[in-house]
Amino acid sequence: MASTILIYEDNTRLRQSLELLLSEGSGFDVVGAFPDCDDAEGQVGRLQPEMVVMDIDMPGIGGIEGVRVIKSNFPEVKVIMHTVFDDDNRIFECICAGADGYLLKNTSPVKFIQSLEELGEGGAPMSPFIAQKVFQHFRQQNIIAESFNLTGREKEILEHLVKGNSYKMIADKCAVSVDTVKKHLQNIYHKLHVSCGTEAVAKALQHKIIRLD
Amino acid sequence: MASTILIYEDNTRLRQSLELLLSEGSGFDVVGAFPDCDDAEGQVGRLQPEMVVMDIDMPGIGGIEGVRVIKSNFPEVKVIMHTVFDDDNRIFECICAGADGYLLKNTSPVKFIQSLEELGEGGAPMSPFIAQKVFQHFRQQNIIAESFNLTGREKEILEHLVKGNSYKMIADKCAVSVDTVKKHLQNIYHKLHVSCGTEAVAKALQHKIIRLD
DNA sequence: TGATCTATTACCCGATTGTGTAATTGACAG
DNA sequence: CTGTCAATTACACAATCGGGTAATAGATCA
Repeated sequence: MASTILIYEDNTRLRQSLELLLSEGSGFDVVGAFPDCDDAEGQVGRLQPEMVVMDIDMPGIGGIEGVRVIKSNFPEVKVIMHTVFDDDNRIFECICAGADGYLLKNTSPVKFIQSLEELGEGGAPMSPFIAQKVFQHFRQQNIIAESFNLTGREKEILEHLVKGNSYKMIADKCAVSVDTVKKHLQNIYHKLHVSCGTEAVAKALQHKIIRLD
Repeated sequence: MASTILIYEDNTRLRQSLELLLSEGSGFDVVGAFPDCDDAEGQVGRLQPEMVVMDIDMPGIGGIEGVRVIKSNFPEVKVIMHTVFDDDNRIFECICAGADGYLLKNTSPVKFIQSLEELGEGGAPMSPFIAQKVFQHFRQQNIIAESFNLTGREKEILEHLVKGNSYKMIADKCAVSVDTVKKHLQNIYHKLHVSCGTEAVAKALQHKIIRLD
């Protein structure tokens, strides 16, 4: 039986092309196609599609908000992004908004159909380029600290700082004088090329010099 | 021209099946197939494959270490995992170790070939189930946030703080007085249940209230 | 319309932070 | 054995931070 599909795409010709592609015995049934998703909640509720194809750049609330709306009201509906945007921010925002897949608009009709089938089977189809970005992002989250040549003691003190301790508290925990802590932190700031504690904390966490669990 | 492939798979029958699948006019050329990857560095160096198919559960150093070794010595060689394991830890460890793709062993021969082609084109092919896990993980990494009820202005000011600005600098950037900034931060500290700027920065980054690129 | 929330400014005051300079000790390398 | 480096302490001084208190204005909500 054919899977029901709802399309959001503001470009009229492309929208019609998609409708055509998903008509004739493709195994899909387009139950609606709109140029914007300002009433996504109503439309999805009324038309009960199993999947939604969602453009990003549309007049009105735009596709990312669209996904969010649909997913928060109908979590079981599969939403796949279909867009020209391939920048990291947009990709990750969509995924976090609840998108189940991400296809670039240069995807061939054959691949497009395959992807929708995969979507129906519970997969998370994405264009090769997107998949690569996702993997990259994963790795970046876990690179080993770029060594700023901090000494053991310096790392120890920085860690206390990151955990919210004042100079005095650090001094106590390390059993040294406040002046020593002050000196160490001064050296640390130089090594990290920062000028204050907050910046140092940000850099330490960003570069995973210190990790919080 | 055929892409050169190296296979690591300890199950003899499966290894031979893969060799067979990738032989006859498939567009691939198997330049080696071994039951373990203890000498991956030497073998990859000698055989110069473009891609490596890597099992995980093998005698000796195992596939995950294998990927790490190959990727750190030959970053340009594409490595795709081929395994029965579908647990989160194993998946993410492989990705972080540098794997370029991840296929489960229930993948059909057709999909397997397609995936290797996609791998050659710079993609990151993965089984639907894996893709879904990856997306899920992404979302989990990025939920938490909201619960602190920071107002828009507060988030804005917190962001400046995280980026290393002093009260005075923030005041300038936001075009308000230092006292206003001070007041906002005071409120922010209360909402985040922290007592100083460094702690607030740590919490903001930890809970992804603010994200640094 | 009155209550609440957000954003804003102001002032006081003590505590903390950050810089500079200087000196001592022990460890380790050349 | 001499120089370098990590770790340590000390002191002085300026700047910044953080708390408390209070007040105004606009927006939103009930």
